[in-house]
Amino acid sequence: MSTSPPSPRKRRGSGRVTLSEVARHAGVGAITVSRFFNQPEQVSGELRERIQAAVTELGYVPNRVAGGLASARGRVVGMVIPNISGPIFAPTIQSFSDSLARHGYQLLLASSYFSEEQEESAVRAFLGWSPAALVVTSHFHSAGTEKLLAEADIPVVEISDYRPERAPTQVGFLHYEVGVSAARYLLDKGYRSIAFVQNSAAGDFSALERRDGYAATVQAAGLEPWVFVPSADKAPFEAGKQAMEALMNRNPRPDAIIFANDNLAAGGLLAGQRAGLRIPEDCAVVGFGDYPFAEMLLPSLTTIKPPSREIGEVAAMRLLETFGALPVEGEPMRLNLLDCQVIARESA
Amino acid sequence: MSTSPPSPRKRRGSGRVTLSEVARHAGVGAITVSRFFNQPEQVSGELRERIQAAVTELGYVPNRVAGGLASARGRVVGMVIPNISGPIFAPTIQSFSDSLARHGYQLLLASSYFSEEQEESAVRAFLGWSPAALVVTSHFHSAGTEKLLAEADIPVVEISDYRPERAPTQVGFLHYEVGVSAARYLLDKGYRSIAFVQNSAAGDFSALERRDGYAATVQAAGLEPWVFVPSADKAPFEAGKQAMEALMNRNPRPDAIIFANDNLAAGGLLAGQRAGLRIPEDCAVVGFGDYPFAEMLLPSLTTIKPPSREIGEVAAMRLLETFGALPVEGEPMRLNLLDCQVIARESA
DNA sequence: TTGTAAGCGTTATCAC
DNA sequence: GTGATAACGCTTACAA
Repeated sequence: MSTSPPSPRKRRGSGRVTLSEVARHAGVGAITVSRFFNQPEQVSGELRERIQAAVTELGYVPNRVAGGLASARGRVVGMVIPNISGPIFAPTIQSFSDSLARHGYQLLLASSYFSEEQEESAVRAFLGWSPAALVVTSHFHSAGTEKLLAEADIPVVEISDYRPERAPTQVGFLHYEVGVSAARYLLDKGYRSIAFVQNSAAGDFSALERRDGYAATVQAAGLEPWVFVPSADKAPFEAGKQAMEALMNRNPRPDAIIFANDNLAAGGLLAGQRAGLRIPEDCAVVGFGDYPFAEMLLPSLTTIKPPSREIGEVAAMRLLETFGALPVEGEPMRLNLLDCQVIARESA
Repeated sequence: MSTSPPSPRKRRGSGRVTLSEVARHAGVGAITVSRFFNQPEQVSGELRERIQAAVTELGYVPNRVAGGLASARGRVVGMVIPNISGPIFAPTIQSFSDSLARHGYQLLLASSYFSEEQEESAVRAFLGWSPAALVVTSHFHSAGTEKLLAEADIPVVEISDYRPERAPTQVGFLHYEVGVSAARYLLDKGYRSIAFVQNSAAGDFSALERRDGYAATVQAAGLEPWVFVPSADKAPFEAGKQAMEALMNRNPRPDAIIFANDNLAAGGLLAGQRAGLRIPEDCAVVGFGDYPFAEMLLPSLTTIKPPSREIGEVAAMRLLETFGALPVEGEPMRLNLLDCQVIARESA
C-alpha cells in the first residue's frame, strides 16, 4: 500500500498520446486510425466518426517522425537558398512554404550564401530527415551535392535558373532575356547610347547573363555595347553612385543606363539627382529586381520584376503533383519557364 | 543459377546505408557508431578512426528520423513567424537558421500572417516532428496554442516582443521605448511640435505601443501629443503621403513627424518633396524599421533600427544552451531585452 | 570503453 | 473494410 509500484515503463517515451491509444479509445485497430489519417476513404463512416471523436478528446497529434521512419519518406521538403532575407528569394520562400503547408508538408530551410560547400552540408543534413523532396538554387553544385541528390532518389527541383538541358525539374526564368527586355524597352523609347553597369559583387553570374542579353540586343540594333564595371570592393549602393558619376563625366555620355540590380540603380539615381541631373530627360535609368523601394524613389524606378513569388508557387505545385497531393494535368511538367515583367515607372 | 534468388528483404527500406552497415564495416557494434556521432569522447581513438573510415567509404548519412524516434527528440527547431519576407523578420530568420545550422540543428519554418489559427496549425504540425524547441512570435496566442506549447514539454521562446511577466524565454525589445527614443531624439534637436502618424494597417498593436511611448515623452516635456490616423484602407506608402499632405495643410503645422514605420515615412518624404517642402528644415521625419531603402531616399531617412538579426542570434543561443550545445555562463537567461538604435541620417 | 537487448510510434504486408 | 504482425534505423538501459 505504501510502496508505490515501480514504474512499469521500462524505457522513455515521449509522453504524448499515441496512435494505439486513440485506437483503443475508439475500439478499433491501430492501423485503422492510421488509415483514417492517410486514406480516409477506406474507412467506413461509422468508424470515422468514432475515431474523430477519440482524436479530438485525447488531443492526438500524429507523430511524423515515427511515420517517416515506417514509410521511409517524411512530409518535409528541404530548401537550400543563397540567402533568406534578400528581396529576390524571400517571396519565393514565402509562397513555397505557404503552398506546402496547405497540403500538410513542412519546410526545412537553410541558406548557402552562394557557397557550394554550405549547400552540400545543408543537403546532407536534410537527407537525414528523409524529405519528400529537395529544392536547390541554380544549377551549379559541388560534385558531392550532385552525388547526394542523385543517390537520394527523391524529386529535386532547381529554381531561379533555367537550364533546359539539365535533368531535374526546373522552375525559373532566363536572366539573358531580362537583359534583352531592358535593352529593347530603352531602344523602343528612342534611347541610342545605352550603358550597362555590372554588379560589384563577384560571383553573381546571373548578372553577367543579363549583361550578355543587353549587349546582344544593343548590337543587333547596330549600336555599341558599353559596359561599366564598378570597383569590386564597393557595396552595391555605393557602386551605383560611382558608376553614375563616372558615366556622367564621359563625353559623349550615355542617354540611358541599365543597372545590374535595383540597389545599384538606386545609388545611380541618387548620385544623378545630387549632381543636378534630370532623370529620365538627361539620362534614363533601369534596374532589376523590383525591390520594395523601387516605387518609393524619386523619380520612381523603372525596373524588371522577376517572378519570385511565382517560382515558389510553381515549384511547390510540381512537387505536390509528384506526391499525389495535387492532380496532374497531362504530362508531368519538367521545364517551367516563367516571365519577367518590365515595370515602367518614372526613371525610364 | 538462372533463377535469381527472391529478394531477401521482407519489406521496404530506404535503400540508404545504415548505422549497422557502418558498424559491420568497421568491425564494431552499432551502438559504438552511434556514440561516435553523439559522444565521440567516449569512443577510443582507434575505433574512431576505423569508424570514420567506414563512414567516409560508405557515404553514410545519419538517419535523423530514426534517431528522433528513438530519443523522442529531434534536431529540428520549429519557428512560426508572421511573415517570412518582411524587412523586420527576414533577418531574424536568417540569423536564427544560421546559428542553429552551425550546431547541427535544422529549421522548420512556417508563417502565420498574424492569424492565431494559422499559428496553432503550424505549431501542431511542428510538434509532430518532435522538435527540440519551438519559437513563436509575440505573446498573443490562441488557447489551443498555449495548451499545445504547455503540454509539449520542450523549450519555447517568444521573440520580437517583450513581456517580462510571461513564463517562456523572451527575446525582444520594447516598442514603447522606440517611441520614447524617437520623441527624445527630436526634442533634443529642438523640435517642439512633433506629430505621430499611426499605421494604416489594423492589428499592428506594436505600432500603438510606439505611439504611446511617443505621447508620454512629448507630454513629459510639457508638449501636446498630436496623433494622425490615416485612412484604414490605404497601403502604408500611400497612407504616409496622405498624412504628410494633411499635416502640412494644418496651421500651425508640425515641425517634425514620427511615422509608425519606414514605409509610411517614405511616403511622407516623397509627398513632402513633391510639395516643395524642405526636409528637415521645414519638417523633420523619423521612421521605424531601418528598412533597406532608408539610406537610399533623398533625403536619407532617420529611423530606429530594431535588433532583428540579434533577436535571431540570441534566441538560437538560448536554445542551444538548453540543448547543451553551448556552454551556459551562470544562470540560464530567461529575459533578453535588446536595444533599438537611432540611425541618424538626413531627414531629422 | 564496448556490447546486447529492447523498444520508440508508425506504416507495409498479408490475411481475413 | 478491418486487423495482427513485423519491420523502419536508431538510442536508452543495463551489463560486461
